[in-house]
Amino acid sequence: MTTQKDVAEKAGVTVTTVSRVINNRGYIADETREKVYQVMEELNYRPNAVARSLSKRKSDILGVILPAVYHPFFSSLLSYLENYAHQNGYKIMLCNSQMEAEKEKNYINMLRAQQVDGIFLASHTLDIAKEIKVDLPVLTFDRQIEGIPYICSDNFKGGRLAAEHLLAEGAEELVYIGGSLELDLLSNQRFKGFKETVNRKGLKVKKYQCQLNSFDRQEYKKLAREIFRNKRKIDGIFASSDLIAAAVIKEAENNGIRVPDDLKVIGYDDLELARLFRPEITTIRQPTAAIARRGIELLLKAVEGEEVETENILDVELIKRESA
Amino acid sequence: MTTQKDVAEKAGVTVTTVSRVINNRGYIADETREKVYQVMEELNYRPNAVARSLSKRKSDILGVILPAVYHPFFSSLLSYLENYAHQNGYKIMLCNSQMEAEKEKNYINMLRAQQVDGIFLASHTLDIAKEIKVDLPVLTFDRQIEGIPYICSDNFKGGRLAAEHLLAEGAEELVYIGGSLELDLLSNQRFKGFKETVNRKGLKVKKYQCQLNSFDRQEYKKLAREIFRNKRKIDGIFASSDLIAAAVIKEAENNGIRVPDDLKVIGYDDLELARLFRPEITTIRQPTAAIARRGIELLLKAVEGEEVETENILDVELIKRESA
DNA sequence: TTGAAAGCGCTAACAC
DNA sequence: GTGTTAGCGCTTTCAA
Repeated sequence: MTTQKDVAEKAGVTVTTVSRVINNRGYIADETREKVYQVMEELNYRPNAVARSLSKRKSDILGVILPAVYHPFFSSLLSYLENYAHQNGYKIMLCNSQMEAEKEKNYINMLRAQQVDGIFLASHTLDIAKEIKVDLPVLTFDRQIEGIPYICSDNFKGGRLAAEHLLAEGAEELVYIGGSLELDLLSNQRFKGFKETVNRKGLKVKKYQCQLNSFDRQEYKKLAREIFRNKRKIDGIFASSDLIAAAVIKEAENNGIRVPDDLKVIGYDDLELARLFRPEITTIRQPTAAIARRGIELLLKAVEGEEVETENILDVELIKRESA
Repeated sequence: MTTQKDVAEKAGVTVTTVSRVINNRGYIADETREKVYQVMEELNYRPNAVARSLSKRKSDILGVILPAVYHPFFSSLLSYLENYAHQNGYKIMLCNSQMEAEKEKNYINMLRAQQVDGIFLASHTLDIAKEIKVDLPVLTFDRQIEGIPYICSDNFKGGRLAAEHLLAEGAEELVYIGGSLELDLLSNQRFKGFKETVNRKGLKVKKYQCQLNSFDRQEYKKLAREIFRNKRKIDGIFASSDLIAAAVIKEAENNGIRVPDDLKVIGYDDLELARLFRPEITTIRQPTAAIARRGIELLLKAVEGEEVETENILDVELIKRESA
């Protein structure tokens, strides 16, 4: 491994000088600078980021904790997060908590030990609040924790838009199907916005929830089955993700129920995939790229010690396609 | 920030002792150990991983370079990689190359600077070979580079199985649709295996390739359109991914072609999603979890200085569902 | 414009 | 069993 010292010796200067040209700090003679560059090139030298981190007490690494990397929404979000982080000279350390509280807790400690400069936390476990008392910048996604800034899409509005659309299309027997409402995720506001809007029309909403901590096709399918086992003729469904919507639509058609003729279905997220299904899924678009960009922006602001807005709610919109 | 020194002082010992209890190395009096643990607890102390890495010249970090994190195959692979790495006490630094050669090259250098212990590289750029001359363990996925071990699914067999199945189902006008064959990816063997098997029956294969560096629904759609614009009545399609298969099926049905009655379609990967589509996609299952597990295993072997098998080809199987 | 030297927090001989 | 000490490779005063 070639070090600054090797470069220094070969260039006939000291490590101080080499460090200076690398960081472009202080006065250096052009000649010296050239020489040093040249030697670095010759030796194929790369500064040791670990040593640098230790010395500067800054790692230029951001931790990202996600509940399920394989879920298309989160992998899309992750892709954007990585992208914006990279644009700002930061690296990503990835943690896939798989919705296990213990794992999540360990990850937080691990990231702390790793001296990451900040953490983007999409937590899906119950008692995260007390674990998160760390001394470094944290931004949560879809979750509100005392004293920690958060970012999310306007879940409430999303629910409202979905309701308004289904009602406008004449649906009257309405169902909400989504993840467990026990976790105090902000995405539960989707249900709230939906329900309130529907209730205001004097109608009711029947709700179906997944098991706690599940992002699972089997689970979606099971739930969809339940819905159609019901006697009552459902004509409008709001699913809290496009994947759930797809599973519901599939199950409906298996039961001879035509979408959108007999039943209207609206999803959430607007995954790239939403347009690969037939019918194409009408959905509430979550501004994934903007969430990531803003998220990184906020985190980096916090890293630099600036004050950061606590509440960051990004707008959503209804994307009308074929399923509703 | 609380350091070993703080712990040592409060516990009335030296840093050596603290280090010893942390690493559980050498003789320590039970009493001392207890005391140290207790103080660490009180001070909520976490060893600084950066300092440790510098000292031990080992980071316990693995770099993962992927062409497109948002693609369901890669996000699934990533999820497993993270999982197995974590099980082995390693962390993941994520790089999303987006198929840009320059970015990939920078990432390799970055990971080197970061002192990662090994790199899992799924490269999708043309001239990676000469950039990859690094002194640390590398494992490539779906790509064979002189002197570097690689892992992949049995792409050739996958192509053969797809062909055999389509032929057995009576298809005669066959099409292959997939990513660009210009990149020397091992996944091109899918085409080779398919073509050879079909040719052996005296039949021909028409091939459609995506643009270089594209994992894109629009692109898939465009290609699918081309296929059906053709006069000849196609009756069997092998798509190099389930996503492409889904796009093709959708386009077919838009053209009044029924799948599987008029046209049989086989995908590749066996994404979880393959079963959310209607018809459910018949596909070649790539053993994603096994690839990740084996991949991490190989990489860690290499990290420990052991010799590693160069060629690691994992078996595939045909999953018969509805589309063929 | 450059160098000497201390220090970042931890590990690991070696000594006692 | 425990402490002393010399690094790991880099940054950063301070001095020259």
